[in-house]
Formats: sequence, C-alpha cells, structure tokens
Amino acid sequence: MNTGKVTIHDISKALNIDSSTVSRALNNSVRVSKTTKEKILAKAKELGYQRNSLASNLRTNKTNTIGVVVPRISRHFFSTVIAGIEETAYDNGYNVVICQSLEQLKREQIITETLVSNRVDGLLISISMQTTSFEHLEAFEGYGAPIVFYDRPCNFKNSSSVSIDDFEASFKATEHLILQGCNHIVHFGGPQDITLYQNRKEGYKAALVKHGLGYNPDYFFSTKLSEEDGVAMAKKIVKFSTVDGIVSANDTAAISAMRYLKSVGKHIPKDIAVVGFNNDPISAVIEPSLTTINQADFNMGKKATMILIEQIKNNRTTRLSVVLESELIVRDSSKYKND
Amino acid sequence: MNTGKVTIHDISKALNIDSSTVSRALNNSVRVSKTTKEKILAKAKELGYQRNSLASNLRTNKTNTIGVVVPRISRHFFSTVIAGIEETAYDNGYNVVICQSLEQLKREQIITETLVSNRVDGLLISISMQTTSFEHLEAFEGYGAPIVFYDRPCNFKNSSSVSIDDFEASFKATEHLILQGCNHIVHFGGPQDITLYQNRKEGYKAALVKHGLGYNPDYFFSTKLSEEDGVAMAKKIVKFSTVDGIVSANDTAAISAMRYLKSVGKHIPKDIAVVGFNNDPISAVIEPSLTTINQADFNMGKKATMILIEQIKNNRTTRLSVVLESELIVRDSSKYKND
DNA sequence: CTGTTAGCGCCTTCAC
DNA sequence: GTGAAGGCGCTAACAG
Repeated sequence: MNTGKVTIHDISKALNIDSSTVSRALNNSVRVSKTTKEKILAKAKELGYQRNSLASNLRTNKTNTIGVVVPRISRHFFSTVIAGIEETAYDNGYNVVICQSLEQLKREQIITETLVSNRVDGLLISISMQTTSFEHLEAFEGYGAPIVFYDRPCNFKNSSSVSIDDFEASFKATEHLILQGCNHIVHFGGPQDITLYQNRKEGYKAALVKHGLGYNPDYFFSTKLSEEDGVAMAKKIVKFSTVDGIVSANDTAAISAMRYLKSVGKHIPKDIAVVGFNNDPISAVIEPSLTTINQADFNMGKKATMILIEQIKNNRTTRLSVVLESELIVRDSSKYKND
Repeated sequence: MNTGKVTIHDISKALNIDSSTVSRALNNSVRVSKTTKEKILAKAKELGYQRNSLASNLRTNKTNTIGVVVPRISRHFFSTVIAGIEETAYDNGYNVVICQSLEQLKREQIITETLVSNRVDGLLISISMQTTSFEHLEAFEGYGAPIVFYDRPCNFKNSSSVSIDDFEASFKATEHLILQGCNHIVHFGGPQDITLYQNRKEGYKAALVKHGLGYNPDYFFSTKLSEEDGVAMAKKIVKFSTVDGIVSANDTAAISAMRYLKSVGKHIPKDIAVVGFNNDPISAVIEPSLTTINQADFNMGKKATMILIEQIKNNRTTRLSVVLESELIVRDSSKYKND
C-alpha cells in the first residue's frame, strides 16, 4: 500500500498508458477498451489510488454536492427533514453537506460563504429566525447554484420553496378536537409577528367559527412556546375549569403543559385533549395521548431535494412554491394498558 | 454585480496588478502594501469576487475541513457531541462536514470514501454498530489525515480515541440507587458482545458487591434496549415484586419501561428508581424522576476535536486514549408539584 | 513590495 | 480506442 499520494499519472507510468486514458477508464468511459479498463482498475487498486475530487471538481466546474443549512439538527422535525434530503440526494448521486446556523444570522453568513467558496451545486436552506435580509444568498445565484427554501419560505429572486399549509394544519387539529367533543379549546400561539404563527392562529379561529363555537380572545395565548411558557399557560388553564382542549403551535409547550396538568390531577385526554406539532417519538413513548400534527417532515426533505436537483440538472431557476399537506396523527393512549 | 465567475485574474487585469499579488492581498499577506491591498479588496468586492476553495485547496494540499461521521444526528447524545465539535473547530478556523452512517457499514464506507476524495484534513468518527473491520479508514492514514474515534473507541493503527469510563459510570449509577435505599436493583444490559455493554454490566456488579448486595443473575437482562425491550423487561419486573431499582444501559429502554410501570400503578421513583444514559431533555420535561448519567457529550466533542486539530497541525499521529468522567444528574421530581 | 514561472490533479477537446 | 496538449483557479518559490 502506497503513501496515498497516488495520482492518475502514477497509474499512467506504471502501465505505459496515457493519463487521459486512465482518467477515462476511472470514469468508466465507453471509449476505453474493456481490457485496458480492467488493467487500469487493477493497478489503481494495487497502488491504493484515491480520486482527488478537488482537482476533478475544479476542472469540471461541478461538485455533485448539495449544501444544506438547518437551524438546529437536534430538533426532531429537522433531523427528519434531513433524512429525506439525504435519501433523495444519495439516490441521485449527490453528496450532502449539512451545516447548522443555530438560528444565528452571523453563523448563517459564515456557513453560506463557505458553501459558496466550495461551489456546492445547489442550496437547501431553512433560514434562521434572525434572518431578514438575504444578501449572503446572492452569491449562489452568482455562479448559478439554485436555492430551495424548506419549511420557512422566502421571497428571494427565482428561488423556490417547500412548506406546509399552517392554516390548514391548525384548522385540522382544532376540528379534530371539536369532533371529539371539545367545546372549550385553547390555543397556545407563537409570536404573532411571524406569519407561520399568524396562520396557525387563523386556522384555529376558522375551525371554531365553522363549528359555531366562536372565537374567545381569553382562550388565545401568545408566547415563545418554551417549556416555561407551557407550564405558565397550563396554570392559567386550570383556573378556567371549563377548558377541555389545547391546540399548541409547537411540541415543547404542549408537552410541558401536559406534564403540569397531569401533576395537578387533570387526566389526559379525558379532561383535556392536546394537539402539538412535530412531536419527537420519545414523547409518544411517554405520552401516547398526545395527538400530533406531522409537518410532512420526511416528505418535505424529499420534495425540496427533488426540486433542487431538477433545477441543477436543467440549469435553470424557475420560481416554484410547493405546499405539502400536513397529517394528523392520533395516538392510541391505551397501547400499554390492556395487557 | 457580475455573473460570479470572477477570478483573481479578472481583478488582476482590471487593476494591472499581477495575479500573484492579488492572491497575496486576498490572503492578507504582510508582503503587500496597504494601498494596493485596499485597491484589490475594493475591486474584488466591486466585481463580486468569490474565492474558489477548490482551486486553493488543490494547490495548498489542505482543506481546513474536518470530516465527522456520526451514527445518527437525531440522537440527543450525538447532536450534543456535534455541538462541541463545531464550536471547537470553528474557533480554530476549521470547517466541519457532518455525515450520518445510520449505523450501516455500507453507508459508512461510502461516506468515508467521499471524505477521502475531498481530502478532509482529519476525521472524527463514531463507528457504526455493524463495523468490525477498518479497511475503509486506511485511506485517511494514506494521505496523512489523522483519525480520532469518539464514544466508540477502536484499536486502529495510530489513531486516538475519546470516550467515557463505562464501568465507572455504571458503578456510579448503581451506587446512587443503593444509597437511596434500593436493595433489589435490576440491570437492563445491552448486547454482551459489545465491550461497552460488558463494562456497564461489570460496573453494576461491582457496585452491588461493594455494598454487600451480591449479584443476582435473575436481575440481569440482555437485550437490544429497544422500546419494546423496555416494556418486555418491565413486565418481567412486575412479577418480581421486590424490585426497587433499575439501571438501564440506555435511555430508550429506561423510558419505555417507566411508562409501562406507571401504567400498571407502580409509582416512580417511590416504588422503583430508574437511571438511564443520555436522556434527551424532552424526557426530563415529562419524567423528571428519571435520573441520568451524562456521557460528557459536549466535552467529548470538544476534546476529540482538540486532539484532532493538534495532530493535524503537528502532522503526526500519536496514539492517545482519553477517558472522560461521566456525570450523574439527579432530577427533582417535585419540580412542578409544589405550586 | 511586486512580477515571473510553474504546477497542484484532473478532464477534455482535438488529433490520429 | 488512445495519445498529446492545454487549462480549471489558485499559490509558492524565486527573482528583482
């Protein structure tokens, strides 16, 4: 085994075949005879040849790599999206570079600059919560790399986006509780300057109205949906003894609220039914009674990647906006009970 | 703004300065006058120049990039390790490429081949559960890239590893339960052909022996520690009405067992105390009574990266084995109760 | 301080 | 089917 700095020229010399032929053989070109191809492959293996993608990418001006920017990989929703991205990318012969912005604009800028300087063929990005301007993304268009936004859509030049219909998802969740017999449904809403959370609130309202329940402002909360917020809201609810349902705009608040409610003797879901978004399976192990709205996570990754690859291949950036259907997952809370 | 294919030569021509000087200026070399440096930087900005790292890396034969192979990013333990890796890498001017093996050898092989062909400067890897031979890692040594194993140590050439002392962690957990007054402690063990799980079992035994409780084979289970395994073991425990403590070799089994036990009226932690490894914070929201052994996750990432960078810089691969201390996190189950 | 020269490893016309 | 030649964009001697 060699020291590893083996190049096509080493193979070329060892075999007395020109390096261009070696290159062709290594790329499985049809214009090389089967016998020489075999000879070359054998020698390459013997010498421990390792292709240098830097050189080849420089020459061909493409990297077969997709850059992915994600706010935080540890969030269940995002790691599932990534799974969908990776599957689709690998199936189509692309590599994936995953980077976390940690919801910081500064980091997002550094990351995207690195991706640009490494000339990824395209970008999949869910922008950070701090991101309001998009100059750092212009460089991608600059060298012809298409951009697809996922989950957090953006109006940026000719870029496309894939997301879900928040209004519809929230509507579905609320209607589900109504059909279960809930009459006093609370909404744990997020910051109302974010479109996504506005839409979730509107979906909640629309479902109430449709079923003749009417919207009660006392039943609407707007917080950052943290663990603490969940507990605080649960405490308020205990005072409204009539509340029999919660539609939470995220999972964190839903779960911590449930936990608090149970600790004070409220039975879930008999007394109060809860719906959250994108619950980690681990919460289902512990709280099977928590109903979930699935944001089409895996499919979102697949769809976004498919669109991106299509644009890379056809060398164009046509604006495209895909809205995926959300899915209501109702768990069976009796799973472990009837043994 | 240009189409983006701007090179140093374009700047060179526009300014009538040689491209080598442009290159130096762009790299902030001291051997360029301040005035020309400013002129060059201004023109670069004006033309929308974007450095091509492919070319530069090819030339310098280094990429300033660390490859990271992780079994699964969605697992809380690993995503925390990654946070530690990223922080350390960025602070030292390195980029990070994260790849998931999904515990599959096949994928690990493909991933490492890509990392090699892209000539990462070093590798951080936690091998997949399927990995028993290491040929696919030889290419790294081949071109001089050091390897550091984290969490799952390996005897591979001159590579280093960073892990925790599983024996000590398990011992600590078991002793903790004993000191709480538990006399009949069960161990949910993993596959015993894996050293890690052997060590955890031995730590459990040693603590029992130290405190004069003795090891009872009926109290030891060996499974894959899945959710279903957790429930199945919990069911068995219910039959041993004496059991008052569980040391689980992972979190999944611990959590699902707890859930089952509670569903059949066992109170946690009064009737049965449970310790698991690396619980996701989400489980703490729902089950604060679950005690946790923290595998020094963030620090493991930091430490492994520091070692790797040190080896990259000094261009050597000295075998190093670092064992980090684990930490017992005892939660307060009354957190939400006394309101 | 700046220019000249050469080449990193690979691929791709263009010949033959 | 194979070889010769040139260059992707950048940097590192070596001069001056």
